[in-house]
Amino acid sequence: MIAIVGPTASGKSALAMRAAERLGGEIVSADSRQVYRRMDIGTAKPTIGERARVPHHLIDVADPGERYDVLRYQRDGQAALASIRSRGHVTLVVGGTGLYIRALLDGLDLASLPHDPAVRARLESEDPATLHERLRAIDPDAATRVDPRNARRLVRYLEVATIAGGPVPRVRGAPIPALRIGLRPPREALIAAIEQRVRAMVDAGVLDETRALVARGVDPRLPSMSAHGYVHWAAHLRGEIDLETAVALTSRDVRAYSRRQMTWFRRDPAIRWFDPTATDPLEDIVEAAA
RNA sequence: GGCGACGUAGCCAAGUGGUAAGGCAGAGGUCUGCAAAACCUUCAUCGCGGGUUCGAUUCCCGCCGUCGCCU
Repeated sequence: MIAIVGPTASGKSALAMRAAERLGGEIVSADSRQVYRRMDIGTAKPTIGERARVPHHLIDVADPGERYDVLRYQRDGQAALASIRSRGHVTLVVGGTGLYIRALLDGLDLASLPHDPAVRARLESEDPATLHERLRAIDPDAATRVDPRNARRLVRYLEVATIAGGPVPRVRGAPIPALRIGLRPPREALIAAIEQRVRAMVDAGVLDETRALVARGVDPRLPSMSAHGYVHWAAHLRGEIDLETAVALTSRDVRAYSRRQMTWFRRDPAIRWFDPTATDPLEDIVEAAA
């Protein structure tokens, strides 16, 4: 198994495509927004043609109107891995969503953590200022791991602690052995690539795509609609900002995101890094797969 | 040439006679069911020179620059 990781627009997909075609492999996407249907251009999914040439998994598996999350990703991903293995094909996990990659490859036992929408809803309605205090009372160790002001994370920890009636279990299985390739272009090159990608989205019709999503009445608060750009494209469609501004804001969001992605990948010592503007890791991948 | 206003971090911008809010951008980081999310940290001695003062970014003078109006 091969994993190709890196920030947005670093060239992961293209590399994965070449590797998959060369090896007769299949691609498993680790991207939290490409799972949604009807969000093709804005999430920079592989094209129909590419998907016809190489089997892709975990793309278009959810409706924009529903919530997809790590646990579902982990289950779907493990199923995909198993089916590819049964076919005897090489698996290429490709992505940018650090948590998803970790859930799939590092053996996190997410399913063992309890979940109860009612408990969560109750916690969310409470004063966030008291949440950290309460977590510290139940699980001092977990309390040190969450920022006191991060209400969303606090709620989740408390949700588990409340249901479990004690400290949050911290279970971790064995990582799946895989060659991990990281793509890290020079920052300036990445920034240029990001802007270029955003402009290409406009040319490809993100505005129409956004119009269609808005017309379907997809709730703007859903995770799907937090995919980069859509709020700005929508604002432009409403006449609130001009197109250049929408492009600039979207590029900015993606830039900031790419930095956060890197903090996730940088701390994985198993990743072998390449500057794709200088070196092509394809042969290393082919060799490792052989 | 005259009159007026302004000159605070890369950008926008508040402010005070006692050593400078905030926002954006930038950089670094956290992360076990929303993760393209949520959150944290970090980043200036206030155009230049002189004066008044215990002390000036804040007051006064000059210079430079920008903008506006006038001739």
